[in-house]
Amino acid sequence: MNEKPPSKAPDKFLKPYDPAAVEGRIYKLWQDSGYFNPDKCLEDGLVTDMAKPFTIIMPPTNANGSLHAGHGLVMTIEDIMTRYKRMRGYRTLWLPGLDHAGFETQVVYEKKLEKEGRTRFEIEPKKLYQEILDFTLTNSANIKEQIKKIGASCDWSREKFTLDNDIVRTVYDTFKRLSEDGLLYRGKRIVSWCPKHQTSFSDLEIKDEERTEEFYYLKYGPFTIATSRPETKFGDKYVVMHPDDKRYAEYEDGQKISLEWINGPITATIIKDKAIDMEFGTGVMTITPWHDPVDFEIAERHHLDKEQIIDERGKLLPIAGEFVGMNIKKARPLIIEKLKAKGLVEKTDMNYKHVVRTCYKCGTIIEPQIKSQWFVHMKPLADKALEKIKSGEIEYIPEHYKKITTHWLENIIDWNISRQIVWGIPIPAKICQKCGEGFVDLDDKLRTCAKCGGDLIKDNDTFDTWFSSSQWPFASLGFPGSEDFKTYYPTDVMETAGEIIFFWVSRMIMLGLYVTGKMPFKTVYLHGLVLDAKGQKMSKSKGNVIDPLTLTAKFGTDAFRMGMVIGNTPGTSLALSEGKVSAYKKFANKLWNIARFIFENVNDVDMSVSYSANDVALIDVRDKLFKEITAEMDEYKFYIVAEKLYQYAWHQFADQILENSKHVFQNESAEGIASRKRLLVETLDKLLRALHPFMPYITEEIWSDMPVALAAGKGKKPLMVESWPIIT
RNA sequence: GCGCGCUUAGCUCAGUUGGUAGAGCGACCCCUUGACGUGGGGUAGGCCAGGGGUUCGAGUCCCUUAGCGCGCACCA
Repeated sequence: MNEKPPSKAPDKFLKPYDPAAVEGRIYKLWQDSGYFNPDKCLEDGLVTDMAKPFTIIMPPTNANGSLHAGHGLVMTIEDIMTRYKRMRGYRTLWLPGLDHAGFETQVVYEKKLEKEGRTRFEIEPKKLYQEILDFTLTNSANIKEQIKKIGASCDWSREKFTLDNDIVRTVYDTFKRLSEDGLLYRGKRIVSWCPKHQTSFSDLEIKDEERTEEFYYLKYGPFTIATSRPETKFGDKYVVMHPDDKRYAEYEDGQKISLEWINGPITATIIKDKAIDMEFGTGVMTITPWHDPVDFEIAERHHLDKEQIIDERGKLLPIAGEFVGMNIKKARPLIIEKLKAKGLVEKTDMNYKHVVRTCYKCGTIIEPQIKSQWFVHMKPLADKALEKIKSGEIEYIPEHYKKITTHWLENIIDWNISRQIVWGIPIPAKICQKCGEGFVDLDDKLRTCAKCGGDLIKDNDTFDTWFSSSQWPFASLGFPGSEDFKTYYPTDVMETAGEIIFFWVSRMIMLGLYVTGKMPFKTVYLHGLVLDAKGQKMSKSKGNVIDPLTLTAKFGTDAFRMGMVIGNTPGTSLALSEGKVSAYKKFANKLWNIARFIFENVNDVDMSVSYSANDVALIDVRDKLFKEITAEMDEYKFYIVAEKLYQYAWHQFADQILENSKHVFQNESAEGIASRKRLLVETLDKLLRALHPFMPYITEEIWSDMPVALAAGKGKKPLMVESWPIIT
């Protein structure tokens, strides 16, 4: 037996692939090259100024958060898109951003305050804002490092934060423009109020919960009314029924009746309104306009009085008489007790199932309240968006999100954009102390109310964080005047979670169209949830949260990325397990050893030799594959491409071609050997290129270790900016 | 109630414009220590949820039933 010849592969190839020894160094190499920035690519002649731009705006990440599996997915998919397009010669920009995440962050900070024995209500707003800002900025370095860890090739020189001055300015301009166009109004309207968080919400921030509760049938004069909320009934002085209801034909609209109620005799007025469902309950109800949206609408229609019964903290007001100051939850049974004593409770249904609206964050029952808030009149914006969507100006992946979106847009309601929290962009407006009217005032000029002459004070509310983030695609690019905006807008792909199709994506479309006149992006790519190995939603309380950084540390980032993309079709959720990721670590090692085999066995190569008949057949198979995957990359079918490359590299290239090469090198003619060497080197070259968007670290590492004799003038620039294996 | 999906091998899922069912993981069997912290070869036979229809032909189009999931709107 001959002794093994000395290896020509670098020593590190004698050991398994070690991601920890590679990733930090490679990311630095990329960053130092400057090629995450398309301007630098242009400057160095890697793309021409004729090159088409390709732009992705990263969904701004919560600056205060840490990377979870969902982020891992975003970063992986967007990086694949970005690296692919960069290799295809596009002027590629992936713009990273951080989000102040208004309410979310404030809630986190409130918990911190709570631990310190403080509450936000005792801190002066400006000081509180500064505290949260410091807190957020301190933590933001963390999330950025984590994004880098996933290998994100985004242009950090263009990083934006949602509270940057220029962003805020853009948001203000939009606010003003909405006002000028009559699309903004300040209205005393019923809003969804969280008694714990002391702020209003949009309809999207409310979670419905089905509950079984008591349903009381109460005697209200000659009528019986049904309610699940007796604690709101103190002020009820209108009794409503359907105008066509024969049972109550004897009563007339506007008729007054006297009756005994919770705290004594009252006079009630009869109202006839078609909003009443004759089939439900007794077909009669009393209304509480201040605390119920339907009742509010009825009161508006008939110009009825509205009285507040429950305060902002969920406690009863003086109208409740002896129950004043009492928490509504506590008051309910006591009120029923009193009603029973007065003989006003006819019956109680103990198994009444209905839906209660709760705060998505704390689960507290939402207490509707009438408040003066800023609303955006959405119908015109939605109509414009619908027109463009229906005419096919935007592509949805998966396609059915288009239907979901149009359905939502067709039924859109006005958007409450003011929040009673300090952590956010202050609303640039003044409020009249006398009449409550609001005025947009960007430059702090207004002093007196144009309507009633009263004094104006600063509006203390902030914008719903989604109002500013809905402007992100153009705001982050420096709308309106910047070169970047001209070059990169409209952007190409908006890749984000299907969960926020309404919150964010649809609103970006509406505001993008409204402000710039153009669709903010050409394609919407929506991914699903990342679930645990058993297919369950990850949650802290269940303790099944998988930390992406634990996985990257254990198996390497490339393996993690493969685990994220393979088997992950758009819009469907992905079950993530250690086993899956570990399988791709093996694959990384396989690639490593493919390289080692070639480096050890091919000392030199002549890239101009003709191929043997046998190798031509192998090349046909290979090149057919590359043609297929290129088409699939263009269709965003990354899950297929990754799997095909895995399959080819392992079971074709390694199992068949490399194994067979051992015989070729021993038994065939010099021509045959030369042909095979060329095949090996060329295929490795193509494979590294094709795998690079998926597994950037190991491919870059192998690329940089390619022996000079095989590199043929390559290797001067990073693989990251080399070309995709075929040009179609 | 309205809307949107899903139901394919034990598990996770692919199946593009309709043409005699695929991958990964797992399982099982055999082999192997000079590219590989193992690897190679092989096996496993799923009425493509049920029913109906269109078609020469349907997992792939249409209708329908059932189960599951999600979204929206809600009746006091």
